[in-house]
Amino acid sequence: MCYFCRMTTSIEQLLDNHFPTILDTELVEGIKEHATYREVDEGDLLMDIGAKITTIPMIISGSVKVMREDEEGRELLLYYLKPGETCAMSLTCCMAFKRSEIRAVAQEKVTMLAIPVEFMDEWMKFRDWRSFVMNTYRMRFEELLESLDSIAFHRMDERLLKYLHDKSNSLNASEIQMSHQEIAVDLNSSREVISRILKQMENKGLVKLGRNKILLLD
DNA sequence: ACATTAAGTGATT
DNA sequence: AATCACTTAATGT
Repeated sequence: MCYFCRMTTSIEQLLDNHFPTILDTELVEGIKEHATYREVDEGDLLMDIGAKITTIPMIISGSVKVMREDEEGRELLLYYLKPGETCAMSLTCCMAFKRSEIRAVAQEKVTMLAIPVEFMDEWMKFRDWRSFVMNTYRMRFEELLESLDSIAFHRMDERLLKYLHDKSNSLNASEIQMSHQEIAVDLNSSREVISRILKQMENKGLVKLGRNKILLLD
């Protein structure tokens, strides 16, 4: 079987399986022609702050941690990218011809389609592409409003619970292998606060705690 | 058995 | 909620 045939059929299948809203045949043809399939390992840096954005990812499998950095160089977790998603921050940056404002690291093995940025503008003529892009914006914006509420009202317990759900969701596992310290860094909090809230959650029967692991109960 | 690291606790701001 | 100082528990060598 020829390499080319295998690739084109598989890209169609990948779109079908993970991006079911992208149906327009002309658009699918465009993706088949210009997207490249990429695989990266856990811990690999996909994008760094200040780097020039050349492609936009469409995640097929695995998950990607997307972070921002503040003036003092502290990292701030923005969100996780999961299969069927694309990166809202990359989209905004490439539309404005800005360099990347985010850092993206694979938190497990990731497969994806990389779309060259020059098609972002061009493909806006496709209804399916427009709604795909707008939907990723809308979802991130709603998320942003939610976390704004949590922070404004000092709801660390809410933030932590959401963090654990997001994490388990993005890894497809109910057991999270992290220390309280690592979680505290992601939430810009302190280890003691995380430990205390986790203990409360354990007493309420929401989680089961172990050294370096948290089992999320339903 | 000992050192290291994670987690728990109380007091203070 | 964050930070400090200190204790206790788990784990690696």
